[in-house]
Amino acid sequence: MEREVRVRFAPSPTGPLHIGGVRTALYNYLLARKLGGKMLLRIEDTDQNRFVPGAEQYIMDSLRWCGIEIDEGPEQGGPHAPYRQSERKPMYMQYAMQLIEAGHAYYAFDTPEELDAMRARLTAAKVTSPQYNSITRTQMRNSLTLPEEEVKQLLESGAPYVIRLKVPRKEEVRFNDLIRGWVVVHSSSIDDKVLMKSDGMPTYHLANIVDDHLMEITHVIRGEEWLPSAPLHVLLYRYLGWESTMPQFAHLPLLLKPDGTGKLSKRDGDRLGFPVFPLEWHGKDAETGEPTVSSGYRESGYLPEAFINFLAFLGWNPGTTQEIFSMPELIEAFSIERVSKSPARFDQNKVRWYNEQYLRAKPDSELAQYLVTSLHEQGITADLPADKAAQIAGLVKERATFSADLAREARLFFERPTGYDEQVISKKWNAQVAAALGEFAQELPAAADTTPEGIKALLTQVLERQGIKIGQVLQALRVAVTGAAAGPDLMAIMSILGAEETAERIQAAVAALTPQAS
RNA sequence: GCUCCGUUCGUCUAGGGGUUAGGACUGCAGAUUUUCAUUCUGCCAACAGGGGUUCGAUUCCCCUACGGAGUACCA
Repeated sequence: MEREVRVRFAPSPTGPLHIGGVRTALYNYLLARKLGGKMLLRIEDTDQNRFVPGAEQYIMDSLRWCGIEIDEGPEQGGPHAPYRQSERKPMYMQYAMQLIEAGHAYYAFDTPEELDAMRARLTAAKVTSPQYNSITRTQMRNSLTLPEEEVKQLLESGAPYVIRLKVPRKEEVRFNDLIRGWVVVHSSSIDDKVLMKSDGMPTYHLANIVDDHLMEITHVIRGEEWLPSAPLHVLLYRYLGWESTMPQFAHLPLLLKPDGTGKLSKRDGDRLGFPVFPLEWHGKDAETGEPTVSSGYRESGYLPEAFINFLAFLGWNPGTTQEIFSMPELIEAFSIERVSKSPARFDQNKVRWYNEQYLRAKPDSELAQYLVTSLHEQGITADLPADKAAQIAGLVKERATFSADLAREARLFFERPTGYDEQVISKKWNAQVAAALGEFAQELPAAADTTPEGIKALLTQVLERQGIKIGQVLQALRVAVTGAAAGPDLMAIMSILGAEETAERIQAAVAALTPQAS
């Protein structure tokens, strides 16, 4: 029988999740849904020193905002609960003991100082890789070198110890990565990794393998930073006797900083001037303890669908020219084999473009809600009927990248001009224009047809009478009505504003500008 | 240093032994628009270098260079 596909996203709650992490979660989710499997969230909080309050909640909130649904996890529970490693602490020791009994692990009593001394000694001796391994362990204080009696005594006396994996001296370790193909590493380059720490907590390596096995994970999709330790994990599966159900590995290429070099890190956020986090994060400066705020995609006005679409394409593509994919379409098209091997740099322009595309594709009625919300945020609380909001949203959406732009573009409907564009005034405003506009303003309130077309017809009529071409006054009229030299279609603006309001604005402009216009 | 991974336009990428090396973003130019924006059209722009293998290599192999990751009782 085929095993049910089960994948997991396993972040450690040391801070906000950055976009690289979101992409890892996304690919896991896409694969799970594509193959009709389950998506788990497991919190890897075995390092008590790096625990950050609120980070776990942040991770779950972020995934929810992105539309990545979790089937089993700390919030939703599941057959393999608990899903936090700190709560699973009692489960790990027995597996470490199993390894010791089988001769694949051992106790080590070396103090941090002794370890430092060992590394310093090896470095001084120009050893190419100064590590705790099959050679050096013979000179350290562990259950392989100490007499059995002494080991027993140390353990009974409560002396601090760790449990290390006994990596074989000469052996090729290989595995078939779904993205990179066969990866071969010689065991001599792997060190005797700590499995259980002296505080009784497992390290990542042990906890990860034990939990993936217990939770019946079939595919491990994670960042490339894990590639060098993957052979170690293979060894653990083997020694624990779980090799036949070992998950398949897929190591994702890294996300690089848009500038310079190196992988994108949490710290790059504000330095780069655009968000690296899905949601805004309120943290503390590591050194000063001062509160800090890191901006998020959500707060910057990005639509989650756009953000996800963009992220999915950073390192993966469907092989067609289609660029816009909804989540269901991504699920349908996704395959792990089409994930690229090389790292990707973040492109600010492309995310913006995606957001524009999604914003414009939204129906006006939905955009209207964004509009009202961001108007409120900008302090404009005027009563706005739904149909009018939709009308305005439809008019300004072509000019917007973010939902907040909707409100910025719509301000002119709620605020009369507080000044007039000087360049246009000096070039286009004169007594003749003022007179024509004044007449237009007088006739407007009585107009029968206040559609954009109707207004244009009226304006044309007035101008013909005055003997002026429309091109001579339109700029001036725009400034009179909106104050600005550029904006959405003028006739549509006047139509939405209504005849009365438009007329009053024109009259105010004529009054304000005429004295200086002669 | 050592181990592992990678390298196609500025960026994201398609492709693959014989192609005018394709698309998208950006940029530039033009058209439309009373304006800005939108939209449309066009243009600029790439196989890291050197050796093989081959009739032929950007594609396969090797080396070099460059980039990245890992090298903790962090994940």
